[in-house]
Amino acid sequence: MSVKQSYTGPVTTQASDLEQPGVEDLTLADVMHALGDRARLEIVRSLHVDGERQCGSFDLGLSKATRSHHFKVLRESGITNTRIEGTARFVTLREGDLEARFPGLLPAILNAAVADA
Amino acid sequence: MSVKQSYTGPVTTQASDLEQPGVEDLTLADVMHALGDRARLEIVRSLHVDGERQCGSFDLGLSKATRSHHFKVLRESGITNTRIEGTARFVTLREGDLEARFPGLLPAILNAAVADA
DNA sequence: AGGACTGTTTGACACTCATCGAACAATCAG
DNA sequence: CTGATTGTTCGATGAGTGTCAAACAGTCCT
Repeated sequence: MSVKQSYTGPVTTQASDLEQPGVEDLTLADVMHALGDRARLEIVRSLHVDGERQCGSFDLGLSKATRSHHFKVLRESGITNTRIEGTARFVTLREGDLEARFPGLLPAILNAAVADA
Repeated sequence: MSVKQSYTGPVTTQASDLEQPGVEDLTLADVMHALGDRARLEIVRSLHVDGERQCGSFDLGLSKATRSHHFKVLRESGITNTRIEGTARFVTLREGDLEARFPGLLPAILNAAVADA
């Protein structure tokens, strides 16, 4: 129902977050579906290791249009948060929200992602 | 690579297993993809609770053709085992195999399935 | 042999998805 | 203002998906 509005603090340039589902709206099927793709799984794995990253910093062998698509799927399924800063987009894993909604799920998936490699 | 061939013991009627991927061939993306569907998620949840069940015993509000399709997806992704006995098909979760390949993943998903309900 | 029962396969349909190039939008540096 | 940079959106395309009814295939029972 709700749309998150996290305060990112005062910045010189305009900064805000892209729309994303509230914690209570996350569904398991949506999350699983979003993660049923190699590229998105790789993005999530990287985000866990590196923390916040700029969208363009991912080299997945895909066009920027396709990359943008994957980031949108991840955000709309509630897995990631996207912060806008200038022309750049910074993506983070919503680890806390996911843990609150589905305790232990993300850690298990991240662990499996290692075993999968 | 390998195709599992679990021994189901001597029976009066012919009994065998449908083909399924070997443990080492399971991929995280395939598993996640198979679980990115409400009907299949419900099947998996039920299998965990009830143990082995006959395919026809599931009432998901779907035609038998569609049900058959979902069981096929689950089997081919390595999540379930299907045992043939007469005209019936008995399905089980490959909990041991999944645990060996992706430790902790299935329990976390099953737990999340409860939180999702 | 003939039915009854369980499940698969086939063919069809509408819909979704991953992918790309190209056009567009917004911001920043000169 | 002009470019350059970063990403999104649009339109297209080919592949895949969930769904069903109908036909088919085994197996069991009488």
